[in-house]
Amino acid sequence: MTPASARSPTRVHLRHFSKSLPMSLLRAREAVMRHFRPSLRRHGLTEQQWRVLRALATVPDIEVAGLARATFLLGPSLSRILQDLEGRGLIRRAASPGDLRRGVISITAAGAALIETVTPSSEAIYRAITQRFGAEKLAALQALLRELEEAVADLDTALPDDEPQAALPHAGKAVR
Amino acid sequence: MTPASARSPTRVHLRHFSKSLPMSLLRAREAVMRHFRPSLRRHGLTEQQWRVLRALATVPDIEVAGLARATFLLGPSLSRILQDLEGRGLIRRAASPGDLRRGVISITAAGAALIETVTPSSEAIYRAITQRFGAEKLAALQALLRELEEAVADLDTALPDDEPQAALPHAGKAVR
DNA sequence: CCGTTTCGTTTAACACGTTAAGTACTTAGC
DNA sequence: GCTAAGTACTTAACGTGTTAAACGAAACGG
Repeated sequence: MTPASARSPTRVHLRHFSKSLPMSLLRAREAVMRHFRPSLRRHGLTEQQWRVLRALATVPDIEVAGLARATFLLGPSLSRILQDLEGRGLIRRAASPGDLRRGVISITAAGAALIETVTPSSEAIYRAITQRFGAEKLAALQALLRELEEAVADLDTALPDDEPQAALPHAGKAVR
Repeated sequence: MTPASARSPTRVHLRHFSKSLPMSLLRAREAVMRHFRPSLRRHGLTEQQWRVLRALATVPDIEVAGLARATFLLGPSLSRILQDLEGRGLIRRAASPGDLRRGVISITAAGAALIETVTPSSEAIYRAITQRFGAEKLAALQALLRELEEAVADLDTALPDDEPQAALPHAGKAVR
């Protein structure tokens, strides 16, 4: 576990920038997810596929758009995931009668069974984390995160979108 | 902005599971990053490329492994990013004399110039977020995040790794 | 020395994140 | 009804996340 580059003297601060808010959130999330991934992986599921299955387990069925919001996945990602899960027989899809554009997703018996297989270890990990960190601190953290979310959402209305800067074709060789 | 699926009655709870800690962290981070991405994108940079450049700006040079830790990127991702940035002339790489395995990375004048171009808007956004959310709350949040990170890191030693479960070849059609 | 092991980094493979464009269906206007 | 606009979802393209394997260079053991 000892870091491999404890020799070059060129590591003066670098620390200060890993304290930025996005980095802190990323690190914390990664530290948590590190514990869940192995268990999911043993059952052939990614974190996002697991989110989809869990969301589906709470309702009889749901449209794709609603599922995207519930799982916090973007449309394209969800589209790929649903194809995969459908191919494995874990979910089922049907067209909404009355609006053939809408797809209605529901979990299959196999999907529900998989959830029951994975849930125990998943919840055990969550309990261990809660206990280690403290239930009150966890609640406080969740509250702060929610407040942060709302605060920065309001920024959308405060600033126009980003900055007053004309849409100049940027000089570099591009993002796409 | 009005959600598109306010019609199907199948949206009973679903809420409860978006309150899980990983989801909260993900949502909060995404809410913050949403404000930074457009600015970076206009300059032809992704969030991760920006992390690399910023880290390089704080030291004369650094080895790849050290840079990976500083930017919280995994080796493979960093490897790809460095190839890209080198191709654009924003960074420079050399082999470490005395150990040819190690690559030593440093920023170029062009890279430094790009940083100076992007930094103002980036810091303006950060200031706006700080002001909106409150500096004290921000500090409290950062502290909690750090504690969480440490708490769950300790879990590694508490539990063996995950679970007492033999390495059975999992039945599904696999993750890979 | 020479084979083996270890180390630092890169490649490979597959899944997701992100943006833009496409497709199929529906609705509104005329 | 026929077209134009909008809506729900999918495809496409490219970059990153994640794991495993490959590769070259260094350290070690005999």
